[in-house]
Amino acid sequence: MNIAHLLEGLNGKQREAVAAPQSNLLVLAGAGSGKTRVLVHRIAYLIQGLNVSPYAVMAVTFTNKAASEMRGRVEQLMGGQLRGMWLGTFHGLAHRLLRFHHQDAGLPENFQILDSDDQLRLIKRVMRSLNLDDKKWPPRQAMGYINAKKDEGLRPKHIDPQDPVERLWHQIYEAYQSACNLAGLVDFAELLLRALELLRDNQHLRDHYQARFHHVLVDEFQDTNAIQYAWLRLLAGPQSHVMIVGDDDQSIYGWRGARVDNIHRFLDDFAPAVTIRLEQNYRSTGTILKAANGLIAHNAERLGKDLWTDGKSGEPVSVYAGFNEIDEARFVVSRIQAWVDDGGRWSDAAILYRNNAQSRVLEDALLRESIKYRIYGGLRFFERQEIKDALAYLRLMASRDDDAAFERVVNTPARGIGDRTIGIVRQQAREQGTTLWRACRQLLDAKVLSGRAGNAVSGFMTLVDNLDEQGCDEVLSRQVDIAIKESGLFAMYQAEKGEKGQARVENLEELVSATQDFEPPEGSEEMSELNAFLAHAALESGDTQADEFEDAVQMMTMHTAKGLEFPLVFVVGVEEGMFPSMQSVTDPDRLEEERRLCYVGMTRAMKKLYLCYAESRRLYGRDEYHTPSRFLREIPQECLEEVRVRTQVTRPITQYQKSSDQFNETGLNLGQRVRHSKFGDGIIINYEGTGPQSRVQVAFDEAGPKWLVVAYARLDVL
DNA sequence: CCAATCGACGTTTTT
DNA sequence: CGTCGATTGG
Repeated sequence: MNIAHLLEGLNGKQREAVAAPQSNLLVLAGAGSGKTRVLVHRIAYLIQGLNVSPYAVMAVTFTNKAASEMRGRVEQLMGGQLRGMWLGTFHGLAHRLLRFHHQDAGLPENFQILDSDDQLRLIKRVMRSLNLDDKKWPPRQAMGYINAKKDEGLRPKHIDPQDPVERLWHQIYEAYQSACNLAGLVDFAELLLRALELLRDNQHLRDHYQARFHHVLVDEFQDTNAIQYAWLRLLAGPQSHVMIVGDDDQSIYGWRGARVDNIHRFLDDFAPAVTIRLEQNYRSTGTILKAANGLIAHNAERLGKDLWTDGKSGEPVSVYAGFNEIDEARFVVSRIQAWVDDGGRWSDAAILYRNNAQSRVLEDALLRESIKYRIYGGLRFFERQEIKDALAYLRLMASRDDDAAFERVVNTPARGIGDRTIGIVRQQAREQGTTLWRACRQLLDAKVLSGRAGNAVSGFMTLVDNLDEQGCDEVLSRQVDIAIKESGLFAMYQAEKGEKGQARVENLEELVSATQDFEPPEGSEEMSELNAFLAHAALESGDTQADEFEDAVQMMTMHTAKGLEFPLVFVVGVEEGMFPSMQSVTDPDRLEEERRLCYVGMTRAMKKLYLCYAESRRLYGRDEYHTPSRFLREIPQECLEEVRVRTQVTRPITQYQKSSDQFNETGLNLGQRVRHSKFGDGIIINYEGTGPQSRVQVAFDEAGPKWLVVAYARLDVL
């Protein structure tokens, strides 16, 4: 393996980036321009070409998926020589720092991580203890406030509340943080903030890491927020070289605190920095790129970049105007069907939408044709109720002071510790400034809790102690098995009736097997296997579901689709008010972000792209009439082709839904073409009601969509 | 302790 | 129109 080999198969710009001199580097990498390839090859180049020690390299990503893909590809390229290299997500690496230096960070050795669900529960509890009405003060908003402040690097003491309302949020922030500190709990934003403070306040640590990491590489840099940026600045020392890879045109997380202008700031703060643009696209046809370029050119705030390809220009981008969302869905399905009839695979096709609610109609349409599909997003493995219950027991085994875990399972399964008893415990904890577990102990010792309640509480404590004692000599999976069995969780879910209970039991069983396969990551040697697993569960909540490799149509939001590619892509709901979304049309910055989102959606397509919209859409129980999205007008019109073909009649609806006999006898069905004496020809796109009152919605070729009462309107079947 | 019912609400999501 | 959450009654 030599340098030449590492540079083979890269284009000029990619090579320039991979073999760039050791300076700070900004790689502006357009969609499909091979940015991961560049990152991976750069790492290999540093280590194998320039003999940089892997210990001196840190590579940061946003998602676990990106991190593991990168790790896999680097290992493949270099044959697994990356021991000692730090490669992970911002949160994962921050966690690692905090574990190593928990003392300097002011954390107990066995501190636990709160996911957003845990965090919200804890905030609710804190608010209740402050006697706040959650109607008037939504806990979610409190969470938003707290996380936003942490993401800006602000502690309660740094904040001067400007008005009574903010004073309240501020007070909640303070109380919540004390509760976390007391119980040894760290939320996601806290991981980053603590790690930042750790480096900021400990010169010897800062010096150590700055001297260690000669090379810092950051993926998806446009998504960094204020604290992540500050973190990088602290970590990169005077001799460090920082390479950031990103695309300002694909910045779609501004609403979550991401700051595109970190790219601009980088050029100042890390000057002198070299900028390299990767503009050759290997993914899409020329026409798709031209359309996407034309759209994104409407954004004012850009670093400027134009994707090109030396491939074929391909088919035009097709625009379909559905009469309503049902028609839109049916069109999409019919085109996917045609793709497969032509020899394509179901999984070649992706349907992308702006919000999750849009998936429903599409699912219906796919279901009708018995087409398999996979929806991305939703509850993930470690977020499921039964799994979180089990994890709470494990967390208590690891840390008795974990109040969040305590609250979750103290009475799950029911063991006679009701609201009253827990109330007494909470009060004691508050008065003594201690954790719930310790408060229980105090109350039992003082015999304040006695009788039935006292027995129940001491029974619970003995249970947890026993789990810990029994488990400590066992392997992890055995510990988990003991915990779910002896706590009664398993039996509780077994007793639950229906498929739901069945599925939960299966999930618990899967948790045991997941722990069998669990391998503590590099850098967690100091931790117990249990703690390492708990961190893994919190930081990496697992995939949505298992059927990943099935040949199925892929459905997801455009946010979720970032980084993926598909031969055949449908972007649906391209209407004013949907996309751009209603709430973004008034704000120029948000509108630009929507446009970037559209750009991201379009550039997922390799061969064929469809943009669809519906003239009418049932939204919140009303029929809304939207105009086509402005984005459609912004795309160079020569790239577009309007589809006029009406969707095909599918199988009769009666096979799937109950509908009146009357309706069927008329021969009217969705998709049926009909003739009306006054309005002319049209297609049935919707129906409602039964019997004599049943109505159908017909989209007339000339007169547009109309609702007609079947009994009165004389409709001839064509 | 569970179920039925009422009411509020209604982007995007990772860690 | 749905969903989710909370409340209330059995």
